[in-house]
Amino acid sequence: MLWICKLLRISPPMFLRGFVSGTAVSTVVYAVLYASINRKAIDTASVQSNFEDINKLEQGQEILKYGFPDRGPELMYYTNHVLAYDRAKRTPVWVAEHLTAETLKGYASRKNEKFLPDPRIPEMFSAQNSDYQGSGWSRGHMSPAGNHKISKEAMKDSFFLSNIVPQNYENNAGFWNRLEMYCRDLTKNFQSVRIISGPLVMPYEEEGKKFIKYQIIGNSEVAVPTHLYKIIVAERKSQPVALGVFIIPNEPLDFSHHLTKYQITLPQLESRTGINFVPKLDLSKTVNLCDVHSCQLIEKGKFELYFIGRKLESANTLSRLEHVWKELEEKKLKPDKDLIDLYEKRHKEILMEEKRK
DNA sequence: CGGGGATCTACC
DNA sequence: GGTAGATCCCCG
Repeated sequence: MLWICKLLRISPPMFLRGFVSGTAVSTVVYAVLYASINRKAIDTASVQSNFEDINKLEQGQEILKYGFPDRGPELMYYTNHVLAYDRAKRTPVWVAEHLTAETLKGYASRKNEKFLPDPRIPEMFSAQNSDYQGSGWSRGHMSPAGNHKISKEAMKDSFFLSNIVPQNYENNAGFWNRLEMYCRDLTKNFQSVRIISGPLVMPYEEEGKKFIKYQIIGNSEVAVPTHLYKIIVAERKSQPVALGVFIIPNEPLDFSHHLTKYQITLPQLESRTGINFVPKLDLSKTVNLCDVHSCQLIEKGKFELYFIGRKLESANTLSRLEHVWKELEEKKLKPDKDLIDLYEKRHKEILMEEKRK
């Protein structure tokens, strides 16, 4: 490998970086590397073609005398997720994570975290909190905070803006939130759930012509996606791998919309994004996730009961507690025993605290 | 669970 | 006098 590096006038780490960059140059480099390792095994024809490649390489080095155009690292690794970053859009390209019943356990809380610019991304390519503030768009996790309760480090990493895209408020708190809950719920039925999520800009048609248009927000001009995608790869013993791919509009979606409505094939998404998301997965050996699992998001009543419970837990005053409790009447929801117990428990706790004062 | 904003304080 | 961080409040 060293002689190749010498030829390229680069250091070995640089070589490896170029090697994974997926450019035409690296393909040529790979051919040369392959030849160097298997020198004795190759025939005359391939040797000649490799000499041609070397000539191209040398010419390429002269063309690129002042260095390879650098799009930054292909992959960025964090405590509990991996992503590819788009320096032009100031958002991730994709964010990958691996959920199991075990990794979803823990008590790290989002309430202790703040959104922060990712220190690993040069400032000129990074989003800032100020870009989002007052933009009309919320900061939407691609790998959600709720998947990072396992440790404070994992939770903190998920709040870097490298994991965030501008997302419609209602979508983020509603449909997308329910989709994330569904993904976590899958770990009850599958040993392993792998997810890749990211932003997408879909074309629209006008006067018979197709266009792609997206808003940019803040001084950093962060790209607002028209859609978000989610790829779900779920495994369980002795069964084919289950695959589900979805493209969700970045807009309010109420409970009348079903998840299956947004399902597409993996090649459709790969064609649009230019990314082979799971190149080692044999699609012919997979089954449709929605054929082997419900693909039903949590229903309205259960969903509202769930976050009323969360609000009861975080209520600090009796008036706040009563106010949250009244939501049940307004929304004609019937609390189960656990919720009633929670209410009474919080009621006692708040009374005790007020007595102390 | 998913996200906000207002206010106060410390500080330069 | 303006800003950063903490605290408490709020919403779907």
